[in-house]
Amino acid sequence: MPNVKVPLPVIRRLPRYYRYISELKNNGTTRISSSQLAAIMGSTPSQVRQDFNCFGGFGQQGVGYSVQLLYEEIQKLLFARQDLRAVLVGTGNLGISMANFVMKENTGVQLVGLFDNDSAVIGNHLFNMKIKSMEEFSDFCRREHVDIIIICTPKEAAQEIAPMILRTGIKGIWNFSHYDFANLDDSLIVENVHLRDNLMALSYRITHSGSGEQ
Amino acid sequence: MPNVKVPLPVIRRLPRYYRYISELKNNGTTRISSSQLAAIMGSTPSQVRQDFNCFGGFGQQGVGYSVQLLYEEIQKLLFARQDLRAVLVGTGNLGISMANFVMKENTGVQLVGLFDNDSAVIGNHLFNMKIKSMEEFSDFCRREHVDIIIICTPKEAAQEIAPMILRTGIKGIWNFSHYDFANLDDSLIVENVHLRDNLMALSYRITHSGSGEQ
DNA sequence: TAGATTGTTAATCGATTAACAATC
DNA sequence: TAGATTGTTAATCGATTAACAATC
Repeated sequence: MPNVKVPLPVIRRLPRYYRYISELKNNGTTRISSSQLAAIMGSTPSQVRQDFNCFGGFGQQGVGYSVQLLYEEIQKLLFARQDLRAVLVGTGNLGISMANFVMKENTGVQLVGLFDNDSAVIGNHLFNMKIKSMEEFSDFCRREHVDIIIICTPKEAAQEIAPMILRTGIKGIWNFSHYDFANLDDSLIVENVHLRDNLMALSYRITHSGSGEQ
Repeated sequence: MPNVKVPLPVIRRLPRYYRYISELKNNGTTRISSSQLAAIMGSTPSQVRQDFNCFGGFGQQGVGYSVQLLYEEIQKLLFARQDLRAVLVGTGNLGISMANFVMKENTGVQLVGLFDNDSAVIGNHLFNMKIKSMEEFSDFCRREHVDIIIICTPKEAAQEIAPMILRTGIKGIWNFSHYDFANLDDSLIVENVHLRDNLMALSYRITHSGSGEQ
């Protein structure tokens, strides 16, 4: 198993490196130093070098980093599999928006199924997919080799879905609900996006400004 | 200025405490210990006590915490101002979804204006608000005492908006774009939600599982 | 060779966890 | 009083930053 001990903060920075390095490549920049990259990233040269050295180090002493090589290596890391398959549960306002997002953005994730528990929308078509009922969920995910589930339901629905997930081959959860999947299973990888919490933290920081930093 | 040095991780946990404590209150639970709360939060009793002591400590030695008191105190912290005013820029798919989100969720933030730079949608009505052009932006924000701007535009549009923000009284940015507002002004508080980066980090962790923890 | 810049080890910093005296 | 549990100080842990030898 490669890179067994890459710290989570480094993983979270990888997509940002990728974005900026893609821009540099499109600019025609061919070479960049850790200091220059740090200035773009808003970090330090040390952090840039430490981060890249988690993957073996892509640079050349005395010279810097080749933009092309950096681009290729980070792309290899982030798009190791081009064919990750995802289903989305909860086709409300947020769900439709996230489905649209995943289809449009180049993230290496392919949306292959939509589910809902509301009989009023089951059977409707969205993005050329028929919205399925939760009764078909487990079978579908096994049959279609689904890797990721995107949860866009209220907390209660998420809680009902949780045990079903364990009966599929699903490996990761992109969770927009307030249900806490953390304790479900150690092998499951959960990425939470808690929009409400996020906005409330912003509110707190505004009303109590002087405390904390970004 | 109160609580001048509350660490950012503590601030980010406050909304979660608030959620769980609200549930406990609705359950009829009147008293809870740091160990019990830690079990719910997925943290440690030490962390719970350290966190609350950033705000003076809400407990009673030998007894624990009063759920009612905790609820009131954290509510006071998070909803210090019930009347934070926000505008949203970029009424595409994501923008409409986030506008809807802010209107429906009880976050203490009120949506008072919608903006776009696309003449095809300017003038349209959404949630009983007329979508305004960016020409009206600065004046509107000053006149209406806007505190928060929600950025749901592509990177290029966000870049154009950035200098305009400085000419208003806006204090915080809820940023869904890939433009980096961090270096704009030290007094501005920025909360980034980078959905694409987030999903890519999840992909990375799935394909390289064995590395990192939630 | 001299200058530049990496890779890597060491130092610092901050957050989390543990320990324990205070006290209900 | 004895038991429980906090508030708070100390220890640990991990991430960031600094330093410097290696090397292009």
